[in-house]
Amino acid sequence: MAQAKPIEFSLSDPFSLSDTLKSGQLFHWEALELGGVSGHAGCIGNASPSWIAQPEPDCVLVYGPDPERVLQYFGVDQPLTEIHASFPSDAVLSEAITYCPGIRIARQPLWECLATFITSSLKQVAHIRAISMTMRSRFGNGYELGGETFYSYPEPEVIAELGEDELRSCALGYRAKSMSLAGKAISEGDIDLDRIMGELDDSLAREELMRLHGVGEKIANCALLFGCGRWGAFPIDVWIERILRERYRKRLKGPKLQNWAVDYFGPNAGYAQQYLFHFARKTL
DNA sequence: AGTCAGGCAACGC
DNA sequence: GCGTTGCCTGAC
Repeated sequence: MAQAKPIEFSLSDPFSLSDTLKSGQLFHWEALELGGVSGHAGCIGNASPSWIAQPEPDCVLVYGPDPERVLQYFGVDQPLTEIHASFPSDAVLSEAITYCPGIRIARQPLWECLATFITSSLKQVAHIRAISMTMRSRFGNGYELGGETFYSYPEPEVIAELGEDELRSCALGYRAKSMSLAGKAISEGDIDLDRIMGELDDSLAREELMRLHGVGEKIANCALLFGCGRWGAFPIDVWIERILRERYRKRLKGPKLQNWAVDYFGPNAGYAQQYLFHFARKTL
């Protein structure tokens, strides 16, 4: 392989690679030093590995088969000022943004995003990560970079061919059934991810995703937000529920809380959710 | 040893 | 519709 030559980009808006990596949306990026610079490497879809580093707050270094895609993946190109301007003015959200102003919503390939969140139910971040790495190294494609091997997420066709037992052996537990059915439904064309991505509005796309076994409102919203760039999608997990209860004094539950949040936080509710989520996890 | 964790489906009402 | 319960697994 030719010597890796990272490309440098300078930034104007706040961006934090480390906060974005730690914000519960990405689970497979690994620390890797390249050309003497500490960064993180991982596969985006089936392509050979990408690498990104942020040696200074206003500068990122990127290496990979498609450097522009890496910037897009990490949301470096997003119009942050505009997004923030769409938020309601409130003290809690302001505090959360001040706490972690550089978090971005990634643009992951939909399938690996959806599959990863199917494995996430009743799991902590460390374990979601462990499952993702096991799935990748056992069933994905391996590529060398900087002396290490990095793996793509296995395609639906590959998952569909695996037995449920084989999936269980990746510590998926009862989620193995959901994973297997999702692989089958998508590879057989019963669920069309391209259509969900490009043709259906948020509400129809959510319904379509929820036809999958093991995909409820929360996981569907994660797939929409992190895999389809639908920033209006507002996943409610225990942390968001906690901060809405404790800091916003909302005692609503389920669909009522969901409706309140989408209505209150507006067209980029999901983006606001990401700040609140990180803030809640670190401070509550 | 028991509890708990970043949900969901199936069932009862 | 709303509330309850079982579910794999690993960390504490």
